Amino acid sequence: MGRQPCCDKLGVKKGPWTAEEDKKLINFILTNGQCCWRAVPKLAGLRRCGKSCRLRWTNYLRPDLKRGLLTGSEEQLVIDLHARLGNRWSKIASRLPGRTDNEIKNHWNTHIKKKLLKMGIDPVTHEPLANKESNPTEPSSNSELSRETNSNNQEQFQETSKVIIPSLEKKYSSDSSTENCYDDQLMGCLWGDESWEFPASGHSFSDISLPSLDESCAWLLDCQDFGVHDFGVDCFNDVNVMNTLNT
DNA sequence: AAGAACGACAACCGCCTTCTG
DNA sequence: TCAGAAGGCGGTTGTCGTTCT
Repeated sequence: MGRQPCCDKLGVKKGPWTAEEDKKLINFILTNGQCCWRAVPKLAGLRRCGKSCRLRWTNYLRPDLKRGLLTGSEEQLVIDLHARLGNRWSKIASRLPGRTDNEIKNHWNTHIKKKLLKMGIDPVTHEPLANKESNPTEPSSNSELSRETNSNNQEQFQETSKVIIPSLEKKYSSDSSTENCYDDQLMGCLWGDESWEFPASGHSFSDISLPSLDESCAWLLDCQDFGVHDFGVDCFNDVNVMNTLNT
């Protein structure tokens, strides 16, 4: 025999969450923690499906979420991870502390996709588009100029991408002599430091050889289970969170 | 000023995997 | 071992705010 259904579909409210509902859910989870989502609506006094509660919590109410648009470095990280992982938004999100898969997916569809198309890059394959398709929004009255522009943009994109990924790759490298140094640097990168150099070690990204795409994918796919806890931002039990939420 | 079109994002849907009895 | 529910994930839709005509 299996489990009980997650919710009897009848009498379950749908649509946008109200402030009152949010408050109930926050209070319940901060008091009781994330346990069985099926039981949450009943215990919290909500007429919602457990699944809906989980989504609302993970995508919007979690206290460790960052709000607002993705930063430039976050955006570049998303682009690079997408090039390697494809539409595996949860895996991509696990590498951006405080960001959700839904948020990244939305940002990709509304912002990054268009940006890449403008740069002449296919957002699906991350390969340069054919010249004809490279800039569909603009008539190609000057094909020579547009080709040059696309080429420059692609180079710029590729260069930026190179800057971001090695720091992550080094984190999981087996070379223990440099591991700690890169760990610290990674955290700096992820938390929005402008500098991408390694002052402590004297290394810079240009010193680091890029592994092949296959090698990179291997470690990315092997390390699939990172969450906010792995980035040291697990503030779920922090008393201050309550204060923040109450303001 | 009003309606249409568009953009952004929250939320839902349905499928797949994992887990439980 | 297996049936079926829970949880997780990615794709899609709905809603609301903004801009354009």
